Amino acid sequence: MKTYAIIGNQYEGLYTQPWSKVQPLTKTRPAPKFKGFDSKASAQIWFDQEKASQNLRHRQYTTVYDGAFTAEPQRYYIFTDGGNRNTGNHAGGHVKPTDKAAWAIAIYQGPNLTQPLYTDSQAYLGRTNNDMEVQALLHALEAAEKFTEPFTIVSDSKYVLDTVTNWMYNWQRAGWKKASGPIANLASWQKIFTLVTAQADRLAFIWVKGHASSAGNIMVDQLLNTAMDQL
RNA sequence: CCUGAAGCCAUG
DNA sequence: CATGGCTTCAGG
Repeated sequence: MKTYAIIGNQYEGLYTQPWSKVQPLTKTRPAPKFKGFDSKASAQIWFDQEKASQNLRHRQYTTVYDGAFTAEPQRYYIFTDGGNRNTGNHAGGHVKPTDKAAWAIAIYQGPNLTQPLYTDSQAYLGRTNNDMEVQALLHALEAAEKFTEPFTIVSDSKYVLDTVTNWMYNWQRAGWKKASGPIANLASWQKIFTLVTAQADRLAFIWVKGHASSAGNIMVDQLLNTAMDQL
């Protein structure tokens, strides 16, 4: 019997009604995955496999475009940021050994994210911006080992957030290989994998738009810039 | 190779 | 405000 499977919205399940009845159930936000099958059995197999891989897929992050989110009381919020000054960039150019780079973190406790409890930063020469974003995450996770409260990592880097929440699990399952080319900043990601899997039960992630009125994001941006100034 | 996303810079 | 390059990734 012709069967349609829907996964990922409020209508998740198997349907044997005609497509004209099922199609409206797929037009939702967020968009679901859906597929048609010739038998209910094959639909069930696909559904179970998708569901299993969905369970294996790890936590997502919430996105915040206006910089404002409600902070839970007693929860810790660690803002992270990284940057470099790629002076005199030109076509075909790369990060020079003399380019300054830095990462910074700032730890707050909810619900009032006004005064950081702790800040840290470090400047280097000749490192990439993304390397610094990853370093910031790594140091945030290491700092979190010093307390036991639940905590949230706040970053403005999709590269960092997509990797901690999704890609690094795929890379790890594949023996630390990705679709094409070598994995950048591999050693850092392997350390982060260990730290995140150990603390997963009290860890969440938020993405904020860079420089968009988030006090914590602006704070770490200033911290890493003064770190570069002092280098 | 192309598409997409985010970040980081430089110059005017 | 605008143009242009580099760091990273996934998917087609």
